[in-house]
Formats: sequence, C-alpha cells, structure tokens
Amino acid sequence: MKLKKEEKKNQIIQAAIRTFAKNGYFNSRVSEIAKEAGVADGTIYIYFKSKDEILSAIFDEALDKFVAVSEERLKNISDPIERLEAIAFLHLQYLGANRDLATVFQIEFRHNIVFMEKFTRSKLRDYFRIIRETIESGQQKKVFRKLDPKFGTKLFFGMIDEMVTSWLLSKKDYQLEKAAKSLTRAFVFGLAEC
Amino acid sequence: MKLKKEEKKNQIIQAAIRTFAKNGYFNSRVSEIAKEAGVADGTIYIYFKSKDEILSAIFDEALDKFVAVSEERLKNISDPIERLEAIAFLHLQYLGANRDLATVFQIEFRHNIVFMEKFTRSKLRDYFRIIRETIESGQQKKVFRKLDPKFGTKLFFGMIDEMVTSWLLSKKDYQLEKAAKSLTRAFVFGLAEC
Amino acid sequence: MKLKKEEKKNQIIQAAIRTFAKNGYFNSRVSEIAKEAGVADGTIYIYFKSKDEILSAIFDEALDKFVAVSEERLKNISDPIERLEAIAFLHLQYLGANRDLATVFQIEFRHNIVFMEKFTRSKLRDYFRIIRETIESGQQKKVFRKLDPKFGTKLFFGMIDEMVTSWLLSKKDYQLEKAAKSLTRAFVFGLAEC
Amino acid sequence: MKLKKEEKKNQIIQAAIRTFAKNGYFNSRVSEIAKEAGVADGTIYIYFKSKDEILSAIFDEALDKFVAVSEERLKNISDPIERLEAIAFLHLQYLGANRDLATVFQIEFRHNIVFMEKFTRSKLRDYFRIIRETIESGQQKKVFRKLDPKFGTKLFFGMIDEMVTSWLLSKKDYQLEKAAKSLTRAFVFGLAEC
DNA sequence: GATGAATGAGGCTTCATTCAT
DNA sequence: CATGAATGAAGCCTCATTCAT
Repeated sequence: MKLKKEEKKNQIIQAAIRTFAKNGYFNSRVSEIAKEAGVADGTIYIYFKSKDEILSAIFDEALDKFVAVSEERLKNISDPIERLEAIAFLHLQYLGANRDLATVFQIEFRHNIVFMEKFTRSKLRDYFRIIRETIESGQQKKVFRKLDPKFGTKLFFGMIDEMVTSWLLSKKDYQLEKAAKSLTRAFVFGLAEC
Repeated sequence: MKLKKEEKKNQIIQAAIRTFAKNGYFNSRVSEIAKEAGVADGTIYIYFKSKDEILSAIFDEALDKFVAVSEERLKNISDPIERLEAIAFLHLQYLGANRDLATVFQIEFRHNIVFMEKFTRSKLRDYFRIIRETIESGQQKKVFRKLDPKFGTKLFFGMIDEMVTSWLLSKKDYQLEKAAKSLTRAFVFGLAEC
Repeated sequence: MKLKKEEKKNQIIQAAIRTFAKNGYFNSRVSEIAKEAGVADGTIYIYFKSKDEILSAIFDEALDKFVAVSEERLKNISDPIERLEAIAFLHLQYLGANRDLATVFQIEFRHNIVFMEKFTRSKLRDYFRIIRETIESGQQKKVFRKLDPKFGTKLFFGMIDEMVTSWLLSKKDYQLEKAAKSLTRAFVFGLAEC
Repeated sequence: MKLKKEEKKNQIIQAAIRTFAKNGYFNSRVSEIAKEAGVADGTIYIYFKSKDEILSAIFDEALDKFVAVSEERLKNISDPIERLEAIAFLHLQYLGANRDLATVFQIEFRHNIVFMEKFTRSKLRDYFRIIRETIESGQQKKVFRKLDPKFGTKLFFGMIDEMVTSWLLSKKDYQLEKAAKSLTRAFVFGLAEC
C-alpha cells in the first residue's frame, strides 16, 4: 500500500521532469503533468501541496540520490586527483544519462533566487563539501598548492556545470562523462605548457 | 525628439532589470515595470511588442555593450595570459557593478532553453570567440599546451560564471572582479603543487 | 453526466442570446454572459473555445433546429403555393416566438462579412435550397412562370427577412406569423390589380 | 477655408468607409482610419467627436445624397410601375457603384438596435415614404390592388435589400442595377403564371 | 483514494481618446 | 489647425487549486 503510494508519487515526478524539460516550469500546466502521468488533475494534489512543491521534490530526490551514490562510489578512492576525476565523472554521468532531468537541473534550478538559495544552503552544500574536502585533503598531501578550498570548489563546479549546459544546448548527443578526465587534468595541471 | 524616445526606452529597460531581478521574469507584472519606470502600462507597448521582448532587449543591450567595451579594452593586450585575466576582470567587473543586471543574467537567462539557444547562437557567440581565439593564440605561442580550444573556452567561462552566481547567492558584497587574477592563475597553472 | 453537460452548454447559449440581444455581440462581455448563465467566467471556456464560438454555436443550433422542424412540417405539403406560405409561416413563427433570438439573427448575423459568408455557404444554403426547389416545382407544374429560381428565392427570402427586421424595430408586439398569408399572396400574385 | 475643412472631413469619411468595409466597425481602429486618410490620429477628433460619430456621418451623408438624387430623378415619373422600377434602379445603382459603401450599409447599419432605430426613424423614413406614396398612388389609379401600403413598402424594400446583400456575398461582380426591371416585374405581377 | 468539472482571481494587451508641443 | 506620444480603463482568457461525487 505504502509502496503503491510511493510508486504513484514517483510516476508524477517523472512526468513532471519530462514536462518541465519540454516547456519549462512556468510554461508547463499542472493538467499537462497529470495527463503525462496518466492521472486526474486533482490526484496531483493528493501527493503534492502545490505545483511549486513538485519542482522542489524533483531536486530533493535527485540530489539525495546523487549524493548517496557519489559517497558510496568515492568511499574507496583516496587519491585527491582520482577523487576529483571520479566526482566529475559521476556528475556528468548522472545528468548525461537523463537529458530531461539535466534540462530541469540546468534551466529550472535557477527558478528564482530564493529557490536557489534554499537548495544551495541545504542539499547542494553536501555536494560542495565533498569537493572541498577533496581539495583540502590534496593540499594536506602537498599534491595541491595553497588556494582557498572554497574558491577552488567553485571553479571546479563551474567547469563541470558549464560542460552540462553546453551539452544540453548542443544538438549532438555525445557521451558527456567522457570529458571527466580532461576536465580534471585541466583543473589540476592548468592550461600552461609543461 | 529621437533622443527623448531612446531615453524613455532605456528608462523602461532599467525598470525591468530592477523588477526582474527582484521577482524573476515570470513573477514580474508588466504593470509593475510600468510603475517602476513611472509610465502608464500602455506606454510599455509603444516601445516593446511584448513582455518577452523586454527581456530580450535587456540581454541584447547588455551583451552588445559588454562585447564592445571588452574588444576595446583587449585591443592592446597581446599576451594570452594577460588577455585571459583581462577577460575575467571585465566579465566580473561588468556584472559585479550592477547586481540587478547580474541577477537577471544569471537567473533569467536560463529560464527557457529556446531563449538561451537564441542568444548562445548569436550575441554570446562573439564573447566565446574572444576567449577561444585567446586560447588558440596562446597555443601558437607555445604558452598553452594542446587542448581543444572550444573545450578550454567552456572551462574558463564556467569558472567565471560560477563566481558570479556564487557572489549573487552570497549575502556579502565583496568586490567580484578581485577574483580575476587568482581565477586566471588557477585556469592557466592548475591546482597542482609547483 | 453527458446530459448535464449538454444542459449547461444550453444554459450558456440561452444566456448569450439574451446578452447579445440586449447589447450586441461587441458590447457584450463574457463575464456578463457568465453571470446571466449563473456560472463562473472560466466555465464558459470549458464549453466554448472563445467568445466568437458562442455566437457561431447560437446560429448553428438555431439553424439546425429550424431546418429540421421545417423539413418535417413541409413533408406532406406538395402544393407550391401552400409550401411557400408554410415556409414563410415557419420562418416568421420561429423568430417571432423568441424576440431575443430574432434580434441576434437580424442584427448580429450581419456583423461581419466573413462570418456571414461562413453560414451562407453552409447552414443557410439548406434553407435557400428548400425555397428554390419549391419554386422549381411550381414552375414544372406550370403554377409559376419562368424566372430564375435563385432570383425568386432571394426575393422571397428578402420579403420575409424584412418583415422580421421591421417587427423587431417596431415597439408593437404583433403576431409576426400572421403576415405569412398575405406575404405569400403578394409574392405569388403581385401587387397588380386582378 | 470652409471648403478645405469639408474636404478633409470627406477625406476621413471615405477612409472610414474603406476601413469599415474591410474589417467591420468593431475590428477597425481609429489609427487605421487616420493612416488611410493620411492624417494623424488626433486629427480625426478635430472633425468627429468619436469613432461612433464617424459611422453615423457615413450614413447621414450617404442617405441624404441618395434621397436627394432619387427625388430629383423621380420628379418626372408619374407612372407607379415605372416609378417603382426607377426606385429599385436607383437603390441598386447607388450601392452597386460603391462596393465599400454597400458593405458598410448592409453590414454595419445593423450596428446595434438603437443605432438602427435612430436612422429608421429619421433619414430612412424619407425613403420609405417615397416607396409608400408610390404604392398609394398606384392604388388610387387602380393599377395596384388593395394592400396595406406600409406592408407593401416593406416587401419591396426587402426584395431590393436582399439583392444587395446577395451581390455582396457573391464573388461575381455583376451589374447590380440590371435586376431592377425583373425585380419590379416580380413585385408587381408576382410569380404566378399568366 | 481518485476524479475532473468548476471556480475566479488576475495578467497581458489593446485602443479610443486626450493634450502638450 | 495638426500632431502622435501617452494614457489607463477594461476585456478575453488562462490555469492553479478545490471539492462534490
């Protein structure tokens, strides 16, 4: 019973991801999501308080899952450079595997500034912490030079994030995660010759 | 007469930037922009065909101005590393000087994938070209190692872009352009020790 | 369920007829129709795509019903003169029984040449055909003299139509259908003495 | 000076006739009429109090001119049948000569019921009187049989009116006034054989 | 729990009219 | 007289949300 409920909730979330990806949050209709999910309009409101809450649920769920998977995969990697590459790989793979989810993340996450702040301060904080701790660890091991780890985190995240956005805007459907290696190499060793 | 018309158009654009920055495009009302600009609702439609066109005009104007200023400033800088730093500086300074404009750029620009594509394919292309040519020039001078220049462009842009977004979300009002030097250093020399 | 839906649709149509009759199509507000029908503004749009479509529906329905009733009543009348009189009677009775509907028909039907053409080419064509075939039948029976039947149809229709318009503009509420006999007599035998 | 003023007023009226004929009164914009007349929007309001008054002026002027011309032409025709034919001819010729004016007359005259009543009670009354007196004269001369002359007037007017409407809806540009003879014959002698 | 018809607040936009130049 | 930029009231329609069935 409880399972069935979770199933239907997920069904609605998946429908919302497809709908938001196609038309954007503000140009998507609740009735459209309902149709896509194969339920009645009113049913949406049994599982979610409002249209806005569906969007939040998408991010909540996707971020939770991503952080959980990432922590699991990173558990046994101790080399800082290897870890950074793994992080980039997981990030690119996760969004590269689901273009609709990626679209919602890259486009609708910037829903409005309050919305962004909310996630940046909670769920996304965990992700940023993973990157930051990896950089700090590398600095302790003298693999990385001195540099504000928070600053480095932003730079690294910015690189990955732009790869995803660029991939979305490109019509070509290349393997996004393949960029992880050279992205990390660029971040660690820079663009300079030698 | 012509001047006055341009003045009023600009007045509306500035009001729209403030309004969009505050509430986001979709949660802003045309009547609110009108009030903020000190004109009647209908007056907006003498200068713009639709609400959507106001948003486009903001980007059009801001990007044109930015590219024009940048090209002027970069004219006499030939050293690739210096050029990259100048680009980062100009970018960060331009948006750092106008928090409302920055908000609209970082939040509203990605509100709609079609809208993004439109600008990425035209106005923004010029900006990306400036970065790319600088990287290519550095590669010819053997200052930069071999790496797809387009890929490098994305990484560099991604770093800058994330700095701006992070600055917006931060409550602290630090000097954004101060990051240009260390950002460029990180991009060119990487994070690795020595 | 289906019945209830048809009922409500009809309820809106009747409200629209009253509203259009009172103020004319362009000076009628959708909110006024809704109020008159006892439903919310938005409900109108569950049953009709647009304000314009309500007007079309009024004509569609009224013409369909009129042609159906007329064909039924005329089935057993073979004498051409009797048939013409019956047609005039039915036409005058139909509109004479519902002053609001008559107003919409006489005033709003000609509000727009494109709108008129649409109905003249479809629904109204059936009605004109009934008149024309009666004239042709009378000519075959040598009751009527040679005359382009289409021309005759227009003349006959014009006579009836003007009776309705005149009745609408008159404040007196006389029995419109009483004119059928003398109208037909005038059409068939003319104004000449003997 | 006065002449020039009248000229410009007429210029606006002609522009309004073309504009109303094309789009109908409610779908015509004052700015469109101004453009068509080659004057500024505000200039319209120097010559007319409102948009509605332009429409009234069109009917005022056209009806005055028509009645004046008709009375002049009918002065020397005493035979009732000849007079009726002349009336039909003048009516059909007048509107047949200016399709735009005819469109405005047949379509926009039914602007709303109050508007119609206003003209039917004043300007149009003169025209109806001309027809009615002709019928009465024919009855006195025993050319026409006994029949309420007002009733006969409506029938005759209805026939002519429908000819005009039918011509408007027809794409063919036939000579409308050619129908005057057979129309009158039909009205006087009827459709009956012999 | 599920439905989907009904609600009604509110937005974008139009356009007749005004009035300072 | 002529202009046309500015006004702002008001309409059509949309759509998130509710609730009786």
